[in-house]
Amino acid sequence: MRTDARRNREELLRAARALFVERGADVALEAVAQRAGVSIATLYRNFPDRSALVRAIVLEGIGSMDRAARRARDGLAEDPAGAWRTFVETAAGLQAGVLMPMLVPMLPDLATDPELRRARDAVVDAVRDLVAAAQRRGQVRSDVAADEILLLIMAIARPLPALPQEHVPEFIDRALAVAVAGLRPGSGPALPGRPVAMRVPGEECADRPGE
Amino acid sequence: MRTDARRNREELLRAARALFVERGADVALEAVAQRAGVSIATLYRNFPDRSALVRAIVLEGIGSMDRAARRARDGLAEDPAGAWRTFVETAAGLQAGVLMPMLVPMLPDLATDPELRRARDAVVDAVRDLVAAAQRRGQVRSDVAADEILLLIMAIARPLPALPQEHVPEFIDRALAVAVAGLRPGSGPALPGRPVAMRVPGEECADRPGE
Amino acid sequence: MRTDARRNREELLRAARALFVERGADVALEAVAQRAGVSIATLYRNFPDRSALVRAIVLEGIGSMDRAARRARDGLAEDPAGAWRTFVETAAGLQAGVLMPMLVPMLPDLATDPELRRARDAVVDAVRDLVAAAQRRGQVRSDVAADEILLLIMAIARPLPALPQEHVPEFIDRALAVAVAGLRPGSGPALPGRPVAMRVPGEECADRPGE
Amino acid sequence: MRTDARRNREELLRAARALFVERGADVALEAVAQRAGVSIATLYRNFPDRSALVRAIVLEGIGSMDRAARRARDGLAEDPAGAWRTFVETAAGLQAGVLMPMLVPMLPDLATDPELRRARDAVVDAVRDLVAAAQRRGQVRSDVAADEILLLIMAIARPLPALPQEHVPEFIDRALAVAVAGLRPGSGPALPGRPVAMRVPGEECADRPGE
DNA sequence: GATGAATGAGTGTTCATTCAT
DNA sequence: GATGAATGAACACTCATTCAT
Repeated sequence: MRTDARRNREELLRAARALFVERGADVALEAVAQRAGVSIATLYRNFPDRSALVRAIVLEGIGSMDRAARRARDGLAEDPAGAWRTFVETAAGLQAGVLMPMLVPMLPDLATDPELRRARDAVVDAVRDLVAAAQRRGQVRSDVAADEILLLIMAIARPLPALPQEHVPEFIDRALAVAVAGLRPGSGPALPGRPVAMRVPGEECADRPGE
Repeated sequence: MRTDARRNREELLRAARALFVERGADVALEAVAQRAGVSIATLYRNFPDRSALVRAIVLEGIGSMDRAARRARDGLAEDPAGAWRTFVETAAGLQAGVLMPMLVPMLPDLATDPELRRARDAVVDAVRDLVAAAQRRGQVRSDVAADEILLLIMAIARPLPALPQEHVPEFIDRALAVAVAGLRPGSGPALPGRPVAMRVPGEECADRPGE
Repeated sequence: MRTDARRNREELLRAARALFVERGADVALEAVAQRAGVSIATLYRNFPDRSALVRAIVLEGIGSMDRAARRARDGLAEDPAGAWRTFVETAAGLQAGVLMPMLVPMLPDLATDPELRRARDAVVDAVRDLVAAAQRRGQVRSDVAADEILLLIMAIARPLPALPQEHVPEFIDRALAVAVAGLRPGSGPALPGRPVAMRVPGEECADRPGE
Repeated sequence: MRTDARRNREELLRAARALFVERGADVALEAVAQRAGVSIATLYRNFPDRSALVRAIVLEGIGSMDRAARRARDGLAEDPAGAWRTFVETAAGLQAGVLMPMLVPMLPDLATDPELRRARDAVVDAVRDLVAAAQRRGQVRSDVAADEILLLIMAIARPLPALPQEHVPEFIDRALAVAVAGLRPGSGPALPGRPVAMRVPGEECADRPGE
């Protein structure tokens, strides 16, 4: 029975991740359960709340992104261009990476979640480390901040309704190549304005009144 | 009272545009009405349908984008870099331009609307013209398609939940600068794969089943 | 101006009568105004209330039925069968006759209306007179009450959704012929039970709770 | 809990049938749910649509009418008058039989439903058989069509607002007795015009524009 | 542990009625 | 006197969530 239960949980996560990406974060939970092949009540047994489901997905995604950043930083010494490029692609490929910023601010309850907080701080640190190293190695222009790179990756990797599903991966590849080129030192004039930072969940949630 | 009515209509459009951008095209219409300072029934008097509201916004946006593309093409002779950069920024600044592809495929009723169809074809042609001219003038690498540039602009200009509202314009400026740099000829290795085209509304709507 | 106003009132009544018959007594008042070629506000100037509109139609119909009953009674001496048959057909032809029972119980406010009360009493008396005379003349079996005859006519003349519009008059003619035949003295065994009376508006309205 | 659910479904059907008869097919579904003692959402769980509810009632009713017609035809040999009279009364007593023609043309979705179509064709055939047999046995005049008899029964059995609820059964009995008498061979002069047919659902729905 | 069923609260949409011009 | 516009309240339908089995 333990095995079945674990399988259910996995299926639910997989289904939720896919549907969140495909149809946005407000899919009917019933649709998630159906895609996972279980009843809606089973979903609720595993995740007492929509929040809980989102939380699990976000944690997973943060973990993967964290590992990718550390791996890339360690690889920079041997193959700077390759390691950097690989990181960008891996980050974009992580649906969870895409989902994280989409989902986190949506859920005020999660803002105070200490585990989430810790994981988030870790991944942000890891990416900052990596970007700093990449800048030292000449892969990345120095007037851009780590957060901005993450934001750009996420902007590109998020699904655009105008883009047919079957072309999504190809478009993401090509757009990321443009971004990586534009992020090279000397690829253009200095960026306007000052670096921008991501929202820290739990702080500025009040600026979306009525939501 | 004719004046008041027109003001209401304007307010409704403004509110809808803002909310569609901020929260996606499925905001509660009640929220739109509230933001415009009128009752929900007044919204329905002006726009008999959610479709009608979206349609009005999309048409507006398509028109603005069309004008921007024509203006830019005419300006390329005098100041290639400036005209191109201005177009990119104007396009990104047009929330409506951003909304067009976001909204059109979302509403099957609009797919067959002939006026919308015509306006869309016109803007796509105008942008293709512009991009071809910009490529001849050396502003844009030649292995990228016009559609992809629009998609990239849209990806960047769409609000990311992880980005605090007050930093949105600054981030968009900076990310676009990166994109424009990456789009320069010679800014990096050839793009992988083949150019990607936008969805033509009314054709592939079936690939988002259940939505 | 007085002329225009009167014309508006007439048009409104005509439109309301037609639409009540065609689509039931709960048509949108806006549809009535539109059919009459005036604005909804004009309808409300003429009839402060849905009740007022119904009241006017009912009064008109009652008057016509009253005249038909008196005319028939006076004609019985000369041509009993013809006068009786003509009354039945005239009553069925009066949309007002059809509408009266449909509309009256629907409007508790009208129950206490003295003018309506008076008109109603008059028409009931006239029909009772007529039926009594017809029974004396051998046109109508004696175990049936005047109210029942009115009810039967109304039941037959009311539009049945299953009957295509274009066959309505023919069906009514044929069904009334069956009814007239069945109402002849000696056409069949005695009727079961005891005669039934129509609802007197304002008395038993409480038996349709929740409406 | 399977038991409770079935009970709910039954209650919903019972409530809907009663309310459709009493107040027409456009009652608030909320009222149906309330009468059945369940929440509106439960109604929707059982019947995804107003159509589905109507469909269930209509199918039930068609089935009962079909059985009554077959039984009556088989009984004609032994007791022609009794079997015929019993059929007429049973048909009138079947609120569902009454509802069938009332409801079907009202819902375009149902017009093309094949199961409904088949059931309808079956009952119409059965009634035509029965009427033909009754005409051969001398119970029914030969210048009337089966459809017209059904229409007449329905016209009589539908509730008239002018008739107090408690007198409805008695009135129906008496009016049907009049009708049966009028339908006897030789009960009166030939019917005017030509026989009329019921609307075949799905064909002439267009003649009620705007409804 | 898993399920089908039930529900309260929300959203889209319509309509009777009122008001400012 | 006539109108277009505005509104509150109703109704259809959906969904997150809870409960009894």
